[in-house]
Amino acid sequence: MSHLTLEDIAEQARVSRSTVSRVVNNHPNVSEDVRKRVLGVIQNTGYQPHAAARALASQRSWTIGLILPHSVSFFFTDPYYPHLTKGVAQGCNQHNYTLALFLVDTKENEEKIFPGVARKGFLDGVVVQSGHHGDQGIIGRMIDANIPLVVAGRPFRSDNVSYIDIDNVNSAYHAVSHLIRLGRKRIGTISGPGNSTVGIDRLQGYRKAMTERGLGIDETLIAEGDFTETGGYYAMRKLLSYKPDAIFAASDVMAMGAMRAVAEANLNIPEDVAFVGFDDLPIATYSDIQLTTVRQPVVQFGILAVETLIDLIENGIKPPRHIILDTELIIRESCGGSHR
Amino acid sequence: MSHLTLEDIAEQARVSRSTVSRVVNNHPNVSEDVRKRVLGVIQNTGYQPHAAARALASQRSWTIGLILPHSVSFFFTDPYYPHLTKGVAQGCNQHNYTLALFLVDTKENEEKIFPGVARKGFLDGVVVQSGHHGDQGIIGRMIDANIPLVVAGRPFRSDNVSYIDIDNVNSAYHAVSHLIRLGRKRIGTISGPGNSTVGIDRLQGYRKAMTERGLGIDETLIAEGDFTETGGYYAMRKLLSYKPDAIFAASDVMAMGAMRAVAEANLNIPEDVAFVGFDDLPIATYSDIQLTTVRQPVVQFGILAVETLIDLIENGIKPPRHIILDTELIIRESCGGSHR
DNA sequence: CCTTTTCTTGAGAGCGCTGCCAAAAACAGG
DNA sequence: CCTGTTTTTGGCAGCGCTCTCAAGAAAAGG
Repeated sequence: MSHLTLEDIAEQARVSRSTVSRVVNNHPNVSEDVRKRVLGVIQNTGYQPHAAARALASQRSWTIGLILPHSVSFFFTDPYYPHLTKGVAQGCNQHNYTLALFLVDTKENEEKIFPGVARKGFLDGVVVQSGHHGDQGIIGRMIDANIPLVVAGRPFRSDNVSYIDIDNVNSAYHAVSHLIRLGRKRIGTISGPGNSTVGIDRLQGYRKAMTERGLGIDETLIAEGDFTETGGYYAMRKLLSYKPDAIFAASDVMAMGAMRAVAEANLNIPEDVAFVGFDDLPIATYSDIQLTTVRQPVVQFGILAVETLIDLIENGIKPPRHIILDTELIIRESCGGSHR
Repeated sequence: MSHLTLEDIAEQARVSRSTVSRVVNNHPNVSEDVRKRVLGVIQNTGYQPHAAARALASQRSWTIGLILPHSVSFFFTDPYYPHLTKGVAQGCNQHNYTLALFLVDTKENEEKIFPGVARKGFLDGVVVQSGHHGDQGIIGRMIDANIPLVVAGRPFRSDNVSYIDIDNVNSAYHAVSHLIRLGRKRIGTISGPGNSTVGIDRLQGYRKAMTERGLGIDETLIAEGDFTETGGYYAMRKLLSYKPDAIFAASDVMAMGAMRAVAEANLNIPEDVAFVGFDDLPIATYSDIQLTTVRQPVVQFGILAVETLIDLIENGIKPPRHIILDTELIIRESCGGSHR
């Protein structure tokens, strides 16, 4: 029972090891009789091919790595990452790959993790979440090591790398435009960190909308958050003294924090301050006032990242691919108007 | 550059393959001279041992699987699981194991995933999140397949399995007792699903406190939730008609939903309805009223699960281990009193 | 200085599977 | 019935590493 090998199956089915291998791997050119006989033996012995042996012989491990760098150690705080992970896991399942997860918890471990990821014969390819300046290092080393790679989120140096992203600038632009159309004048924003592409891009979208639509930029209405609830809360406290009548937050979680600060100041949402968030994760509907927000297809995003990667692994796509997914503005209560 | 093998290193260092292997694996009985020379060559060739080859030869893969069954991913919205995952990942990192994550997204895939997990030579051991009736199947098969296993959360049939858990009954008991001491009379509860051990145990703790402290059980004050925010919301809507003056919710997320329902009914927290939750995940502090809740050490939990598993793998511990971690009641605003 | 013990090194047999190549069998065509 | 073609099958050489065994070198003891 313990430790069946190809050889054992071959013997029981009265064929050679090669033939069993063919059956297991669904190769053509095996007669129906033999195939059935072998399958039968496999069935009632409960034979499982040895993963390591197979990987060694075929030079394919059928496992994909997902790397979440230190900069996203908010893994637990921002539901974005669990959702992404879910998508990647789903993509792997669908295509019979296994997912190896690398959560880098401290800065030091970021160095330590690379050899583990890069070691030959272990991963067929890697999805790395990026968008932060500090992540360039690991991405660069990945490329140098010639490991098939797809980056989730536009990386800082995006040449020569396949990535998948949404159009953050335009999404933010539309969100802010919506607030403008609703007649808000003093629209502030809680941006993401300045060293992240999402942070930069969404802020740029905000600026673009404010400028193009003639409201102009008031720098006191811009506060930087860190994608945490607490960060949103304190950013809002700062903003409050400049009397904004609307806020575009670069993530739902920060919007939550900001709304908490507003409630604490005894102001009403959306009458006194209107809100638009970003992500449309379940948390957007957890507060008393349902959050209007930009929906991005996070799970889909993860699935697509995997599928792109698999394509890259199996067909060795040459020119780096850049995939941009669409977003959608979901109108709820917090913006105070359904006019589109 | 591409595809260095032990043999190559051996040649360059003018020793045998065996010696290089010894150096790589830190075996004793290698002279300092040779060790340094070999290390030098490895250093400046950037040699990485081939993971699959090593796994095949040593029958150890140095990877651990984390399985989150369907019953779990259904409410993947609960931040509990990301936290657990983080803990497990951290534990793996610390001990130089790799984490393979299996998120079972649909009921059908639960069947499909087993062969992938059980295939020989792939995983050294497995942590499976459990506590639901439906998970018995996969756990049973794991045991039958003789795969080293640690269950996170007491499984239904707990004999013969190592698991790690908290004392749910007592934790709930203390939480409810706190509300009673604060003078609440009509204390209701939003429980977890009746087919989960956590759901059952926390409800039992509630019943115990209510009975022992002389308030008795009013079945109309018990509503079953599903560990989602929406579930908590609807459970509370039901409960509201029976005028509870306090609620013990079996998770923070459900408490969030319930508090939203209370706000919608224009009642005040904690004056009209006091709240105690369970988990103390960051979300407990996201609402306007900070949530009093039972803190369980989720990340620690994950780390310990891995460490127990590794012990099992490396030393083959015979009698199943049962580890119970402590919890702590964190007093905030929502219970309306700091008296302990 | 020779024998015994201990330390260091190399040789070689696998680990279980894949995939090429050639042999055998089955099938066609004349 | 023989030759040529195609399909099915088996043989076998690896994939890169570990680990046991034994040989050789160094250290210790008499």
